[in-house]
Amino acid sequence: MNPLIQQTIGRCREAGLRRTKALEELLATLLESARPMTLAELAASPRLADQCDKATVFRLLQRLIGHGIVRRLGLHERAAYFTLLLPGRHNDYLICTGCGSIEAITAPCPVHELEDEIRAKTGYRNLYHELEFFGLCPHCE
Amino acid sequence: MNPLIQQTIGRCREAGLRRTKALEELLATLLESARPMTLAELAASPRLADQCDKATVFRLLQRLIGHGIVRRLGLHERAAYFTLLLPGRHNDYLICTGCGSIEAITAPCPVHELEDEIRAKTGYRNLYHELEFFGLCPHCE
DNA sequence: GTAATTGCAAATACTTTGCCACGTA
DNA sequence: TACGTGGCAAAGTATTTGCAATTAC
Repeated sequence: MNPLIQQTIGRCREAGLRRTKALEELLATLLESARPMTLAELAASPRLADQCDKATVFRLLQRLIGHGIVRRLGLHERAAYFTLLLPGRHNDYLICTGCGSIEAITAPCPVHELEDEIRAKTGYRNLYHELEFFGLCPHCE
Repeated sequence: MNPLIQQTIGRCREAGLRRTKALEELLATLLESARPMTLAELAASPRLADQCDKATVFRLLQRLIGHGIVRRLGLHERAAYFTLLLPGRHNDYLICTGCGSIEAITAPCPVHELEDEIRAKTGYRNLYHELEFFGLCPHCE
């Protein structure tokens, strides 16, 4: 078995989680996937379908997030966020993981060179990016 | 009235949208907010509450997104994405706006200096970031 | 006058929880 | 044995659509 899985299971054990079939398969699935996955994708993946319920995967993910082993991507837990695109304006954001406050970062964005590089190397068109910083604000601490 | 609103309404008119009260108030709300907002926040905001239905705001946002005047933040339209956090590993992603494919970017991430700067200036703790590039992949074009 | 837009209500989609059975330590 | 974990089903929350009435052009 992949040593990274062993190692990750070890981290889970240290966190107090029990070593179950569902846990092992979930970790293996996430590890084998080179990219973030949705709950539906995970529950439907070969290793987990017929193996365990979607609710189980959901609760496993919750526990793993709580122990810093998995991360949920994106701004907010549920709702979608919309922002106005103004010509010549670009905003990155700083989000508090405690209270959820969002503020725009005015500092120059250091990503444009990498963006040019990606455009050239991959052939993607209409490239743009999103950059968000997350952390606990002084007020929440 | 804020000239930026006038200008943005102009962009909407050029896109073929009708100048309605709801459109004006939505644009003003987004413009006055320094940060991205959810559908619920928008519909409940002073300018829009009692002014128009949530479905109206939703469809306005759709049209504005279609014309590149508004952007919806995040990876996918609906579901949440989860990823394994491996010690010492950091991944940014390249997402196709056409087919939705997601691939990890291995190039060194140029954001860490800015992250240090933010940590120092704002006092946020446990800082981390997410960086995603979006574009149309060669296959979808 | 005509076609885009809106409100209301219903339908979907995704997430989250309750409760009891089960399995790990 | 005891408590974390799992399955099933129901509830909760956010998004999306149908349709008739309204409004901008």
